[in-house]
Amino acid sequence: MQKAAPNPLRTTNRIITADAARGPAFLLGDNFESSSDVTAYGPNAVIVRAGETNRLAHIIQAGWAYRYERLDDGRRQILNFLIPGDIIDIEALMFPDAPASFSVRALTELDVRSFQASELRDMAERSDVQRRAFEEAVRMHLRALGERLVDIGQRGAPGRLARLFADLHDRLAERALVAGDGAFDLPANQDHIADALGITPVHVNRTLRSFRASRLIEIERRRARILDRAALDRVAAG
Amino acid sequence: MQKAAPNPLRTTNRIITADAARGPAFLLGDNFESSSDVTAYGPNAVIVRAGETNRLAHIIQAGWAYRYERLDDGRRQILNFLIPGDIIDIEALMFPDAPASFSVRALTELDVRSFQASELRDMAERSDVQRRAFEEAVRMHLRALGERLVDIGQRGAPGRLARLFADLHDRLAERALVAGDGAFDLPANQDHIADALGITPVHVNRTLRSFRASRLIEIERRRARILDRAALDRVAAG
DNA sequence: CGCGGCATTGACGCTACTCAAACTAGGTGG
DNA sequence: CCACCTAGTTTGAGTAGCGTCAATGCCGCG
Repeated sequence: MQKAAPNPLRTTNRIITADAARGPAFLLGDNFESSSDVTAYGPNAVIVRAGETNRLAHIIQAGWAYRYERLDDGRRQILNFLIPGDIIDIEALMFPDAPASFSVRALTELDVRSFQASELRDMAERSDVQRRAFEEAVRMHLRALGERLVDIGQRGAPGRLARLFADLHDRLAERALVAGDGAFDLPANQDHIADALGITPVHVNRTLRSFRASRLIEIERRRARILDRAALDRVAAG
Repeated sequence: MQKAAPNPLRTTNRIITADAARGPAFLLGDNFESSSDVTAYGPNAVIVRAGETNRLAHIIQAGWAYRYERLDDGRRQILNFLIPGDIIDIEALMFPDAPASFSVRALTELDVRSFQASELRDMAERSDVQRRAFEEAVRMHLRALGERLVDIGQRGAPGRLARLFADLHDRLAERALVAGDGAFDLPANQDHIADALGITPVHVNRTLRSFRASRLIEIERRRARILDRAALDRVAAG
């Protein structure tokens, strides 16, 4: 369902037009021009490895990543997708000395801004605004996990997919990453989506096809568009 | 699958023999004899209501509770079970001003010790030991959510059940709530288990029956015992 | 005794999984 | 420019797991 690629980590320091970095992490992202470091990863690069302790915190400037856990037999559960503006390793921020519970990989070309976790923490203690931004991010992470749990626990395949699309759309919209016609990038392939929702890739395909047939959404070439949001939400509720 | 009962909240201040309160919250629980307040709730009482802001934090002294989310059509997802020593509203602790994302109900007669969230927070800032205990609890909560997500996403009914039993057993053992013969209280009924694992009560029943038939576990009268842990773990892995 | 909550069981149907193959588009080397 | 390769999507046929509906049994309690 995915094969281990040689870690294509290429560390440059190219300048990013950071228009994309909005959202809860925005505040954090802006005050660190000096001490921060922009790094580029290739698709599939491992940013965080479960079990290891890392004292860096990364905020996505451009590209997608995903947080996941892997079972012994190779199965993988994607906990959530990370988009520009997201803090990659909230865990490392909250608990600088504790090993990461989950791994994170780049889904696309990925530009991240990295900080010393401790530095960011200190900062949060001093500035109320910064602290709020940080707490908000943690809160959102918790909420997202819980809601995904509800989705997978209580909804069938159509519901899960509908929810995923609605959620991605809304999160991207918050960060001004949805085009005027409602289209947005969707670099995740059907295998990723399957592993995120706990269904098989084949079944993802069939369900998505039925969505397209009923003109709920459009997907082509790593780009998606919601055609009928009301109907989509109705499917999500079911 | 569950009907709303009139909130049977009865607030007494009876003294608790707090032998049961171990685990991450243990440290927190011990230094508050003065300002803390022990309250008893009846089964099914609502401790935290999603959407409301509460500035109290509760630690379970005795009994079980569960954190859950409810959908419009009545479906319910139980996020996790809370046992003696657990902090009920980690959220309120982390974000005293934010509304709760999830609700919490008592599963059994429940004795909780409650604090002002702010007070506990201040305390954590001053004492390093306290802070560690608190962070550990939050970390565990995150981990638990993630692992449950993996279970529901990747495993079938037998795997989910096996994992749940193993997990409950281990958590209870940490808090010295497992008897010498390996038996422990299991106040959750098959409906609760079903809603926690994302399967139907009927199917929970059948699967549990098969477990008993193959002598993996024993359950009778709200009490459970793991008979063959190795085999259980093997099922869990599958 | 009768009621309510819970566990158990059976029959049946549907959702989603498995296995396997065909097809498509982009990418590479000759 | 074409042949080929790879990653990804699409499709089909058959099946297993789990859900639904509905009935029965069990036990503690008023």
